[in-house]
Amino acid sequence: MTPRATNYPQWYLDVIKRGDLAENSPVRGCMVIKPHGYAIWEKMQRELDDRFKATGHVNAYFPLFIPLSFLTKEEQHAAGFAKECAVVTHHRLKSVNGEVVVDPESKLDEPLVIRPTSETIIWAQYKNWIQSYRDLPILINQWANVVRWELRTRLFLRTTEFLWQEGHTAHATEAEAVEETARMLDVYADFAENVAAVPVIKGRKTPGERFAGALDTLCIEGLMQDGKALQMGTSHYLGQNFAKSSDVTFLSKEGKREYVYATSWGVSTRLVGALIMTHSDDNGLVLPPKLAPIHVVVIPIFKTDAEKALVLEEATKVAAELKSQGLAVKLDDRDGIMPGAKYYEWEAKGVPLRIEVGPKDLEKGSLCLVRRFVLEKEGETEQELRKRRKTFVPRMEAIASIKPTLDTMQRELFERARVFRTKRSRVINTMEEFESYFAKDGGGFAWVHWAGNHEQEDEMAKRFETTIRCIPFPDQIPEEAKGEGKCILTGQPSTQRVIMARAY
RNA sequence: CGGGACGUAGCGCAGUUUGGUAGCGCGCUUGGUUCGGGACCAAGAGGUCGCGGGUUCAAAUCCCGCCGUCCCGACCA
Repeated sequence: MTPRATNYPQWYLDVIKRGDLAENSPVRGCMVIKPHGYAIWEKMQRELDDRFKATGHVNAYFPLFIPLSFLTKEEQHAAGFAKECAVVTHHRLKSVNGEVVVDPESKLDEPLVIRPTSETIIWAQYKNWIQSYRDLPILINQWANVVRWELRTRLFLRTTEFLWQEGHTAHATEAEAVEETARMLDVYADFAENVAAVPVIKGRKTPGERFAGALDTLCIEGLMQDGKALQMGTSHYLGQNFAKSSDVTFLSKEGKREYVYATSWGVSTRLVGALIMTHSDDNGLVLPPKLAPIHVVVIPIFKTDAEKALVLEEATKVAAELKSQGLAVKLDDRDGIMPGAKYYEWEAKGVPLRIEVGPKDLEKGSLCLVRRFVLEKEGETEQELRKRRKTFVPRMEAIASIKPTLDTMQRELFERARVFRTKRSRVINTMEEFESYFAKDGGGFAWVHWAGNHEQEDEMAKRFETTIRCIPFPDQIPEEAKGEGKCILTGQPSTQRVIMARAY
């Protein structure tokens, strides 16, 4: 596996390959999510879905195809996606000289756009569902695939087709919709930090980075190990834009006809990429226990047939006892594979804990516990680190320690990522410092004062490949970055700092 | 769509300059010996050399055309 320090993008691809998460498909830009990768997504879905339900949402499903005319209704929205839409124009194939071709006779009267997001088709239905304030709010989420015809793709981070969830809500008042937008951002932040163990900054996008058709876009931003930012979730306050373009009105308590207020919010399989780039190391995938499809792998070790029988019996018992604690356990009893090979394989797949059961453990009534990672110490060698991951523990104690150990690992991953982010964040006041931060020091989150406009944002992007990731919420700003100042580019007075970074 | 590279076994590649009957590593199958950090030995299976045409006694190799993929520039969850 390519080390991170040698070639970060290649390392990322190696982690995915060795972790058996996904691979490229015959269709350019699309990916096949393999069982282990999909299992991680399923864990994410479960965690998120529970949170959506807990905040009063229900799931529904809207179609993949959107009539072309729907997309032209909301002008800004349409313009935002126009350049990346796949369009279905025919509905039949035929065989010509043994070759299958599109039947030109089957041309559709109206082309169908494959959803890049579902606002338009959902609001066309909401129009029929909403007449009175009594019909509000509508709090619907859908789990779906969407297609955005990207030119440059990367597994999980940006693929032509991706899986996501999109929430679409309708409210009687602006205040309620604004509140919903913030609530769902909090749900995402809670998931990111407490489940995925990825620390995030909550903030607001600048008008230039805003979702097409939104009045306000909120986001959570994470910092990856290469110093690049990753947008991990967005929540949009759509105002009455979609209600107006789809003509969705309701009669208020006072008998007044009013346009509905809307929100939409989403996270995607990109989160798997965030997970990889936040926690993984040069041995492969590292997973927070809460998202690990397998918590513990049990590996039997033996020489003779007699030993094999005894060791397997014990290994099976250990696995069963852990399963009864509600843990996901894999007993790797494959023949003909060296134990060492199994270690590498399960480490590359990110399994948090390994239990080795051998003849010596039977003798001593112990188990060998190996953690996928331990927090690094200053100046430690690879050998020392590996040794520290491994402990021999009396059997009963070992079984009882698994759950607490997983909890510890979950906390440590978050803490490690937070320390990394702090180290790679800097409060910056001058262009000189800004330039050297990104040119020499690898970059990260740059906290800078900003009072520029859209064009000036582009100028920064051209010069440094950096963008404003977000305008952080006041409670997200560290002490040293608080206060007023002057815009780093224009020198104009500025009331607060923004986060600039290179981004995925 | 412009600039660059490549297409040979499931994967990674050599062979192409100088035409001569298809090769290596990994993986896979079988048997044996192994097994506390990536095993070894032996025997096997596996190919329209991207596609089409041409030159030639003979083409993976030379010529022409096409197709496809990857990397770099204009988009973005």
